[in-house]
Amino acid sequence: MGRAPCCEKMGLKKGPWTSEEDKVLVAHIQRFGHGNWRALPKQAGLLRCGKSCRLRWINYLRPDIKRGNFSKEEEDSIIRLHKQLGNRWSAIAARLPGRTDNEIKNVWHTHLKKRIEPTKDKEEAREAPAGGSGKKRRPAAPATKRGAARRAPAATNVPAADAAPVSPERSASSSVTESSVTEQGNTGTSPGFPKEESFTSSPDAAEEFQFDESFWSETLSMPLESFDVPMEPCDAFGAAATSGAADDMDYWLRVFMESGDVQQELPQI
DNA sequence: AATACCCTCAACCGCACGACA
DNA sequence: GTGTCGTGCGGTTGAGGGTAT
Repeated sequence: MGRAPCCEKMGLKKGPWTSEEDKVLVAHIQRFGHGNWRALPKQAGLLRCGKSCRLRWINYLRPDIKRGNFSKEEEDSIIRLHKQLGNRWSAIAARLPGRTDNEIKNVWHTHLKKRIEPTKDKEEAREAPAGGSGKKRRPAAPATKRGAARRAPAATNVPAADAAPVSPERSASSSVTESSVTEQGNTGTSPGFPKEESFTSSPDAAEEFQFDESFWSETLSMPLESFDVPMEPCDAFGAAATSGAADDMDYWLRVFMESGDVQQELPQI
């Protein structure tokens, strides 16, 4: 069932987000929530497709995102969870509050994979020796069958027949958005701008951080009247995040605990 | 100092799923 | 029952910064 592209490409901007766009998006979501990503860019006056807005929000602008380097504990958790869950980054992210699937995926491919598979990597490197000039793409991650290891049907626990890396956990893929979005008050770190390095504190970093803070205060203090879109104000983080999704998480948490796979690995949820 | 190479990460792409008409 | 829509997910790409030569 081929779906039309998520957006009519004409006229829509692609590529890196500007701070202006970030402000607009954040302000809009803070005021009106994101009930409909597809309609959001139009309502907010952004020349982006809804998908792009969603990604930007989830991976970068959400106030509860923890930025900065991964701690040793986090890295260890990722390794353990990856062992259990495979490339199910969203499920892994759900266990690491404040971290996004994209971020975890990046960390895995850039650091952790090498750490746990040094020999394998060497072999691959030998098979495909420097292979070329200039920028080289790293070898692709082992392809998992699309969809096969993906979300389970809601409230079912039927393991798929294929050889997905894990079976019982597959249904745990509460999205990052659902799982962590409730921590609205936790706006300690700031989105949309260079990460502050948690282990370095250069003056430059401090400067960036200052800017971040002002970004948020500025954004959050924007008057509602500056939006002429007649929408119902609502919780910027969506009502679902406060009740239904939390219940889901509890349910799946119980399932995992009972499955015996994920016991010590759940420091918090 | 200049250049080439490497690494990181934000963003894009395409597919699959659930909801709904 | 079927098709479409909206969303979520994992894989992949490429710009840009960092490092080595």
